[in-house]
Amino acid sequence: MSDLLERLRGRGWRMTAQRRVVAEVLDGDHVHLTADEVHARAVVKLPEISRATVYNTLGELVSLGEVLEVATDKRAKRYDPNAHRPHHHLVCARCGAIRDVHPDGNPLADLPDSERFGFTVSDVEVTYRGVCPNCAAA
Amino acid sequence: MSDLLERLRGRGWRMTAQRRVVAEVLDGDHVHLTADEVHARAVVKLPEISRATVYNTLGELVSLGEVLEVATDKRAKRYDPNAHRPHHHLVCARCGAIRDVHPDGNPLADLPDSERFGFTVSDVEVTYRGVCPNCAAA
DNA sequence: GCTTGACTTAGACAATGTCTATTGTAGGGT
DNA sequence: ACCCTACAATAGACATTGTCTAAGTCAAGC
Ligand SMILES: [Mn+2]
Ligand SMILES: [Mn+2]
Ligand SMILES: [Zn+2]
Ligand SMILES: [Zn+2]
Repeated sequence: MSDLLERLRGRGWRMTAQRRVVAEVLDGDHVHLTADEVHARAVVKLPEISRATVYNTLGELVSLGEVLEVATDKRAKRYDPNAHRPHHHLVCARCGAIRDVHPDGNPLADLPDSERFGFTVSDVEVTYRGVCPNCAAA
Repeated sequence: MSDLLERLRGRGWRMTAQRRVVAEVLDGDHVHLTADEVHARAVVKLPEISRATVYNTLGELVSLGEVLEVATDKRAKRYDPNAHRPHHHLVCARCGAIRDVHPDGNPLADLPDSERFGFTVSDVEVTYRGVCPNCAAA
């Protein structure tokens, strides 16, 4: 996601130290942080960054389609910078570990017209739950 | 779910007015309420019921497998009394309307071993998102 | 009808998310 | 290089969702 900042600048984004730091924290494709986890990591690089700015910036990145909100956690939303390659998630019910997964098939195609109730269906979110090898050993 | 109360009594549950009211609110298979929505409806029938009791009772029903927690809403958990027939959910991105759906195929079988990373996978939650006919018309 | 341990309650507390008034600044214009 | 100004960041209040505790209440067995 090194070119993210360039893309955003091209879209008219004003570039600030705070936005750069949030983008740096989200760098790497296998990260699924809550907003407050993003804030905690951002504060290390830029101590005066506020919670409100982190929430605002994440919301903007979601609107722009650069970051996805996922509901794997039943408490806080998680923010996923891997927005360009469709994938789903595998979550450990004990420790909360999250892995990206790429199942076979297309779940959208598995929903017949008779089960769509007139909705225009555009997206599907799949969350597999289980126990990770670490937690199984313990 | 008219026999739910009988099943619970058989499992040693002490029967109280509060628990009866929560069960009544959850009656009907196409309901997906948040805890505070359950509380709001329960208060109509039993004005002195407390939030804590509603949260406690819902948690117990989930532990007993009589009600499912679903994460279709990215804010509050929703409680689904349709725990006996496996199904998934179709959610309107505009108004939040939720429908039960029964897709073809088994998403668990679509996750190959190579994508399981040593997890013992036991469950899958699928949420389709789109726009309902009402919202599309408006 | 008692007794008793499970249940309920009010409200404090915690975690997550939103909003506003004020202050600061990125970036274009000169 | 310096100014402007619209946009962005900040602190902190507030809202929503969920958890916990201490004290009072009651369902169910005797
Ligand atoms: Mn992901
Ligand atoms: Mn359902
Ligand atoms: Zn684990
Ligand atoms: Zn709708």
